[in-house]
Amino acid sequence: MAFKIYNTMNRAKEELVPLDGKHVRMYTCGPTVYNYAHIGNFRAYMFEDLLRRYIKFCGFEVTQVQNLTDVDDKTIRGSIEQGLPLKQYTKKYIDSFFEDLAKLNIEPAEHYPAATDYIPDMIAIIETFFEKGYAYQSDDGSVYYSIDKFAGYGKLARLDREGMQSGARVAQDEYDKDNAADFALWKAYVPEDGDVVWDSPWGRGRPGWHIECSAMSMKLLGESFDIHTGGVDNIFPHHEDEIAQSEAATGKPYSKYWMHCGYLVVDGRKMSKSLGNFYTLREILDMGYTGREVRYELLSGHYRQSLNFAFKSLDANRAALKRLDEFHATIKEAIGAEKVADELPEWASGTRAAFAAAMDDDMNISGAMAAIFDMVHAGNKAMAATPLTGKQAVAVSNLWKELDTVLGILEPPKEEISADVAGLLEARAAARAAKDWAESDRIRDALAALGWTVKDTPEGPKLRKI
RNA sequence: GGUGCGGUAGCCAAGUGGUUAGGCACUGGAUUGCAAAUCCAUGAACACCGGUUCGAGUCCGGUCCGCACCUCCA
Repeated sequence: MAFKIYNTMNRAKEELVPLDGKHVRMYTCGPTVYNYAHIGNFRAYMFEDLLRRYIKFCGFEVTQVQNLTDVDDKTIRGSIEQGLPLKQYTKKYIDSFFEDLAKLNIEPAEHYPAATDYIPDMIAIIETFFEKGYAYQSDDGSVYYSIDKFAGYGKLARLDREGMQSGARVAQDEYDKDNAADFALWKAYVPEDGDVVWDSPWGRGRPGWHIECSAMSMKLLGESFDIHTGGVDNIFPHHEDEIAQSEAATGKPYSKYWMHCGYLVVDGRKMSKSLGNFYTLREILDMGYTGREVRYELLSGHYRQSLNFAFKSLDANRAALKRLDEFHATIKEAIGAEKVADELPEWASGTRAAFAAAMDDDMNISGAMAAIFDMVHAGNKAMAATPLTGKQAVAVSNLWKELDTVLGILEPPKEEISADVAGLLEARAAARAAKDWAESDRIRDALAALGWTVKDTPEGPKLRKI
C-alpha cells in the first residue's frame, strides 16, 4: 500500500514519493501572532499534525517548518496600540500558541522561524528579482512583483487571468502598480509603522506578506521540497505568489505537493476573526472541555471537507472517548503484570491494515476511526465470552499505542487514585458487604463529587474517571 | 462574471455500480441491591427530475439550495 495525498496543484490524489529518499520536508503556514489563534486556525494545524504523524507512521522521516508571521499590519497596529516593541508584543501570542499546541497534543515542528529573523534573506531574494526583471519600484518606494513576467502565474489556483474580476477587496487606488494583481514584495515605510522598519537597497520599509514564506522555506528546507500546506483560503493569493517568487528566484520547482484543508464553520459560516464568530481554544477549555475532546472534534472530519463546529459535537465526543477509554482500561486489566506480547486475538488482527488502508487514501480519518471502533466492538463482545490472555492483551495494547502515534487521542490521560478516593472505595466495599445500600450509595455520590464513577463487577469494584 | 467544494437517517460523518460503514442519541432485553459499563436485539438515508445499466448514494445530463476564494484570512 502507498500513501496517497490530494495534490491541489494537479487536482488529483498522488502517491507521496519524497524528493529525497525516505525524508519528507514540509512547510506549513503558521499563525499571524497578533491575537490568540481561534480553533478554526487550529483545524489547519491539526490537519498538519495528522499529516506529519501519518507520514512517520508510513516509515518516513519528517522535517517540518512552521512559520510565525510576526510582522504585518495587524501586529504593527497591535504593538503600537499597546505601546510595546513589536517583538515583545508578539511574544505573548507566540507563547500562547505553543501552549495551545501542547493542549491539543500537536507534535512540535522541527523549526518555527519568525519572519523578523529572516529579513536579510527576503532582501536577498528581492534583489535577484531586480536582476532578473521580476520586480519594480513604484513612486512611493514600494517594490512589487510583476506577475506578467512569470509565465506560470495562476497554475495553482487555476486562475483565468482574462476572466478575473477585480474583487471588491482590491483597493481602488492601486494606481502605481503595473497590474492590479501585482503584489508587494516590500512596503515603503509609512508613519503608521512606527519604529517597525528595516533598511534595504531600495529604501526603508518592511517586507510584504508572501516573501517571508519563500525565504524561510527555501532557507530551511532547500529550494525544492516535498509538501506545502495551508487552508484553502491560502491557495490564492498567498501560495500562488509564493510559487511565483520562489520559482522565479531559483528557476527550480518549488513544492512538489500542495495540500489544503477546508474550513471550520459555525452555523454554516466560515469561522473567522473578521466575522466575529470564533472561539479561542482557551475559551472552550474554560467551559470545561478538554484539549483531548477538542482534538477529537478537529480530527473527526476529512481534512478537505469543511467541519462544522458545535458544542453538541464536543459532548458526543466525550461519550465516544469514554467508550475508547473503557476498552483501554479493560485491556490494561487483562495485561496484569505480563510484559511479553503474543499474537493479536482474531478480532484485532485486521485492524492495523484497515486503519492504514483508510489513511493511505488521502487520510480518510472516518474510515480509520471506523476500523478502531469495529475492533472495540468485536473485542468487547469476544472478551465478554472469553477473557484475553495477558500476552494477547499486551499485543492489543501495543497496537493501540501504535495507532495512537497517528491519532493522539487513544491513550487516556494518566489518572492517579488519591488516598482519599482509595479510602472511600474501601469503605464502600465494607458497606456493600454489610448490605448497607444507603451508605454504599452515599459513598458512591461522594466519589462522583470527586470525579470518579465506581462500577461493581464480579471481580470487585472498579474506578473510572468521569 | 471566473474558480472550487458541498446537499447521506434525530445529529455528526464515510462510501472504490452489487454484500451492515462508523460515532453520538433513541428503543427493548440480559446483567446489577440500584446504578455504571458491557453484551444481545431493533429501527432509520442517500436534495429534486430525467437518462445509462440486470442493478445507481456512486456514472451521465439538467434543476434547486448552501458555502468558499477572486490581494486581511488556516
